[in-house]
Amino acid sequence: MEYKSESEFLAHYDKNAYEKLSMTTDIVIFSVSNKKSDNYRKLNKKYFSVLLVKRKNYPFKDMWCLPGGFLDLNLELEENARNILKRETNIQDIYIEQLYTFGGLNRDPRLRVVATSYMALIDKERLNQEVYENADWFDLFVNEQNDIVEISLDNGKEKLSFKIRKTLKELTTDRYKFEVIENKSLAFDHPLIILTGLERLKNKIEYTDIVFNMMPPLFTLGELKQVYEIILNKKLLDPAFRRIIATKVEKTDELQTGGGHRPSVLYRYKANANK
Amino acid sequence: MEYKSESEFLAHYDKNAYEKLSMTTDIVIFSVSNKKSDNYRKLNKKYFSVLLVKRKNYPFKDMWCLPGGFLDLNLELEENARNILKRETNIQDIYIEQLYTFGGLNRDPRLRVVATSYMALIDKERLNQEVYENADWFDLFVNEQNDIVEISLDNGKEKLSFKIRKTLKELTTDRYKFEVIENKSLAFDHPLIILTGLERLKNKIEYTDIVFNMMPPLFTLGELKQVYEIILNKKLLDPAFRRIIATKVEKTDELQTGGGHRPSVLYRYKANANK
DNA sequence: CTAATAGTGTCTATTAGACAGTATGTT
DNA sequence: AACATACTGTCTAATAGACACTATTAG
Repeated sequence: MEYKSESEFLAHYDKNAYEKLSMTTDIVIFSVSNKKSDNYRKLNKKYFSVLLVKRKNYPFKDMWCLPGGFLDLNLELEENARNILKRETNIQDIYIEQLYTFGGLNRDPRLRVVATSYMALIDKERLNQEVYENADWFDLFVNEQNDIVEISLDNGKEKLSFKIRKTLKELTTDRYKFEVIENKSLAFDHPLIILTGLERLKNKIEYTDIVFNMMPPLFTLGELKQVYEIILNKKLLDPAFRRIIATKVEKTDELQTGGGHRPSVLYRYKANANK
Repeated sequence: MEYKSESEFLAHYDKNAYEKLSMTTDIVIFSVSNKKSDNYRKLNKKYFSVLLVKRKNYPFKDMWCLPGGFLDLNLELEENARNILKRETNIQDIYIEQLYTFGGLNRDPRLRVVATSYMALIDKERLNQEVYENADWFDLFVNEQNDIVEISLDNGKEKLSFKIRKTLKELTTDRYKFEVIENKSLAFDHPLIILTGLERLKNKIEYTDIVFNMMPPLFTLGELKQVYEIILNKKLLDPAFRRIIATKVEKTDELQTGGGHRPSVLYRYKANANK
């Protein structure tokens, strides 16, 4: 059939001309948790923290997974992600960015589902509401040896873990290929999403200011350094660290005392410093 | 209804429980084109090159767009992208990586469509088959002033162009926000996909080896430098450039002569050099 | 006083930027 | 010879890594 105009074509368009499928959005939220130190002199130890949700229904009933859900066709992808986060965990108004779209044929045992994943960042101490009871924060530990990344999760009651092989590719396709080689803990392909988020964060901390989404309004440089070290998964030297973040923060008049050592100046984030 | 097991649940699952939608895949392919120089001494001038397809049907009938098409539900996303490329342009077996997933509510006038975009790279001189006649290579020029990026396309017969505002975001959402502010030439939101690809390539040239997907098997360092300059959109100095690529290439015994100047050593890509 | 962190100075190694100089084939 | 590019040497500036030193407080 020949149409004379775009509007005529649209009026006759059969919206079921092509096969349809379901889409979901899964969100990996990272934060930092404090563990009170037993020694009054020592800094509180900080841990990487990720929010998981316990599945109430099949498939993967009673397993932990990332907050996620089907795409509401009236919403933009990012809006949808924010909606799901609010609905499943009670968290809202936070930093969020798109990670990657996973479309493996059998990622969902029910039907073909394509999932667009998002990464969210938050300082969980700043949350003014409690997270719903089906959700829980897990401390996250990364152990990388050669090409195997082992990630362990611990919420104080349960321990989860999985292993992923991370292969560097030279010329073909994306830079790394991720392959889950062990996972009895997490539903779907969510281990991949967590690792994708960790890598993204590790890269972006170097050339953006997104870390400050994980910091309280006022913080010491010691605390900020701890967060850098968690994300980069390595120790930093003080002078180098201070040079790097010098343009991104500004001093306040306030000091943090009470630590059994020299008090620390409290800093705040200074936007737009880097040209 | 209560299920006793995952398999029982799956046997009864209603695959239409959630609203469904269509997905498409759009591919932006970059290459480099040579323009024979009029002066026998001078190097051939190189241009950034992108492959567009002329739409035969509504919507956007007779406009140029990126090769793209609906998702075949039996294919992985990347496979689907490769299939479409082959079908629409006759190009196959090339580097491809996922860019970003666009899900704006009105990006397609027909119906809600979510598009996962891919970037592909090729040395088009190496193609052994002709591109289909509805497809054509356009030279691409980028003109960036303050926060406005103007991109012009030229296939020798038609000139297209569009402008995008690129806003740096500090703490909220992704690093840059792209906003099309002028486009009479390209269908759908394809200007956004092209710019996303250009930015990705510009970033990745620094920490990966993907440029070599755009190079012939043997090349001179002068040619490689030209390609770097096109992608980075700035002039490079020779010693600095040679230091940067030193570990990625290796000399061959062959020379390129005939240029009215000192012959140039031909190099080839050396994989796995960077640790 | 002591343990622990806060914060600075400085030396060195590495990398990036700039420029000048030498080399060589084609017309 | 002269033009245009190929290629190298070297100086300088900027940045990153390392280490040592001083400062300060709760107990």
